[in-house]
Amino acid sequence: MNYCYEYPHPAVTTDSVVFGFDGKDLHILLIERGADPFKGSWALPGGFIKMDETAEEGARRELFEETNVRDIFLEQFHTFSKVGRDPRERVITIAFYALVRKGDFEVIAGDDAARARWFIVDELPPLAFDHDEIIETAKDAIRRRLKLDPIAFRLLDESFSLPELQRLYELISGRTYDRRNFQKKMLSSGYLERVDFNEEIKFCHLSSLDAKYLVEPGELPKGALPKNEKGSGRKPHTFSFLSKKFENSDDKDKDLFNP
Amino acid sequence: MNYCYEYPHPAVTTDSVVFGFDGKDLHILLIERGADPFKGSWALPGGFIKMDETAEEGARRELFEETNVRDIFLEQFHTFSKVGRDPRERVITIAFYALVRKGDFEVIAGDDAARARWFIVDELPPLAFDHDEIIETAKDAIRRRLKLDPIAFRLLDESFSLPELQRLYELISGRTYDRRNFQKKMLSSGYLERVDFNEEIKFCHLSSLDAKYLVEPGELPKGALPKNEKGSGRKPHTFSFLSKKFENSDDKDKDLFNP
DNA sequence: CCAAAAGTGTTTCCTATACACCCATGT
DNA sequence: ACATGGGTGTATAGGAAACACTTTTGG
Repeated sequence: MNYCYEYPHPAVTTDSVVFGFDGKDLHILLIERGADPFKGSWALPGGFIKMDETAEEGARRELFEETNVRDIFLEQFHTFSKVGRDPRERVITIAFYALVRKGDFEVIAGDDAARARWFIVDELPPLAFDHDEIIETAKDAIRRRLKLDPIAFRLLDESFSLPELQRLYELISGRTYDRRNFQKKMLSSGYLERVDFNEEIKFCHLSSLDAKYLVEPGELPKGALPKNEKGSGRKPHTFSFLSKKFENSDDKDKDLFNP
Repeated sequence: MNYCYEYPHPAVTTDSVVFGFDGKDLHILLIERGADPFKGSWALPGGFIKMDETAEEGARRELFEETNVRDIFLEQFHTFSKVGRDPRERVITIAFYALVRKGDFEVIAGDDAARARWFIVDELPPLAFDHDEIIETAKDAIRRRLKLDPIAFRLLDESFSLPELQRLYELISGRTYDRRNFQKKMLSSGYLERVDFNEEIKFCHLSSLDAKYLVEPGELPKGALPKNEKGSGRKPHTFSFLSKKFENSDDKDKDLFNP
């Protein structure tokens, strides 16, 4: 007990709600706690902040230590300060959400996480502390944020299909959209570029171009050729988001999709 | 130094950015610090959180102790955790914004505030700590929030004129609106009710109603008969916001004014 | 050939925007 | 009378919503 203060101090932790999308479902990254309290329960990755790091740095560090996930978009959304949140002592938690492409990471449990894995957002196990409340607040936060910014693209591969994008919007916003109107609005925003590798390959084949112009199988960006789930249906076209064009534009405070 | 921990703990404080509107200008409530560090500097009201209160309770308590302002709408918007924010020790600050009618309060400096008074938002004095950054972040937060919720009404008297409302929207959003289009959109929302006391009194007068139906001077709600600033111009009509109708409606996630 | 999913275009309606004149008030 | 500020309506254009059929693919 070497750290003494004139007045009582709460402990300060960070927790991260990492949302991951795989083209089909929205997931949240959880760890199984390897130590008491709530040993054996699933929980959000996070932990005590160090004295020489900001909250965001702490959240990044803990996330990497516990789950091997790093270099991601992280955004603070709320600080939880209810008395009695943690049975050990007064703990105040600064919470972040992250939006990632699920396939980009190899999740490895580390530090005092016994396990770490993705759960589909509405199939979560019972959670430690008030982490269910933190997750609900995070879902509200990204839903609200989605109305103002094109954050959905952080959850998608570099190339993606419009049905994928629409499904993601519907999962986050909790409503449905008309396919045609959705596509029209998205395409008319001017920030989507068609990158149809299907067509490229067909073109190369038909015109008998030199083999050096053909795309190597390994070079295909993930998601460029999405496989259909149930063995049927037409192949969708693929697009990428022109993030540079968006950032250099003054449309940043215009809604991209807010129907 | 009676409070000892196994690991170092940061101190946790709250700060409140209280916005007040008087029908003409947007103000922020500041205190002059009566103790070091930054003794004599102007700063946001706030202070150390107690171990048995939530952050919001702490913010309310400090605000009342230091400025005599209480019973207000308070909303957490960001937590500031940069290392070195406070020269004394590691301090993490949970920040809130509040929206009030400036005239509703008698501001009295208390606790360790030497003085307390309102400043027009873009005529602020130099501030202690990183409070300028906190205020900028608060302004961003209410600007963003205004796009999704009718929070402006928390800054207005129970009855107000459309020019007042428009001026407030313009001050917060940092842009201008066409008067006619603004009024049309606001009125078509269905959440404004005309409460024109000018007309009421005229009606009573003309129809010679019994004196008991006449409104006593002292009973007139503040702002019901706004005085024009420079001694000229037509008297505006006054309205009130039907907050109950709004809350019972499902329009809550629809934009009220987001042009 | 059938089922499942994706592509595509048109019409209607509503909302956003732009715009100008008259009216009430106080000096 | 005049200056200041507030009230009001209309016309146009652009975006949102509603809506059905065809094409591709895998089984």
